[in-house]
Amino acid sequence: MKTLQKVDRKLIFDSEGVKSFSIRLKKIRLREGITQSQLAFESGLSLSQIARIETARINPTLSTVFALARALHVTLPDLFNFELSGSEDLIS
Amino acid sequence: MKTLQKVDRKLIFDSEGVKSFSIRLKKIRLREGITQSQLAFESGLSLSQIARIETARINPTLSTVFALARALHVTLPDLFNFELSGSEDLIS
DNA sequence: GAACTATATAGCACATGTGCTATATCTGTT
DNA sequence: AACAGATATAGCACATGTGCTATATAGTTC
Repeated sequence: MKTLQKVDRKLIFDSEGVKSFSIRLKKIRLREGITQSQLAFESGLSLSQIARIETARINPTLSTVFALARALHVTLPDLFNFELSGSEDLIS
Repeated sequence: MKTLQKVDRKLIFDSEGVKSFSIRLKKIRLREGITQSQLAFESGLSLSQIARIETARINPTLSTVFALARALHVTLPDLFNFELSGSEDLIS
């Protein structure tokens, strides 16, 4: 019988970046003065998902991020207004 | 025997937003004057993934987007410098 | 048109994002 | 302490993102 083996594929999980995003998101949510529960309702996302994002446990998709931006009444450039580590050499 | 049924969960795939992102990405890549293949190499992503993103077939994750931003030497606010439909009521 | 490069498709396997539900922990407030 | 609201965890099922490989379809140059 054949031995099944898992190929090692290099998946990228940018924990640094995801962490930065989570901080930015929380800051904006608090600025708006709403709870995770309200944000979940407004964005159509589940409450568990909001919590997972704010605790940087997952790597959300663009669609999810867009839903958050709309619910928070913030533009994308504003939502992404933070430094991405490893890109310090950018002409700000 | 029990009949298996799939629960209908509302998953969001923001095809409008994903499309906008794909256009923005392609524009920046061409501005940089590099091929999809080069971008794949620089970002550490697979070539197929780059193509799928530029043709808006998938809904990339934040980590993927961050890798692209770094490879393209662009800031996040710049990469996300486009209008998100359904957010026209934002104070630009 | 042949050869070559760039881009797009396709299919598979695996990893993981997401919704849902439930429970746990934290944070005041009375 | 007890209660209540807010946040964090957990586990499951399902959908899908991703890497990899191969092939197909432009586009370009000779």
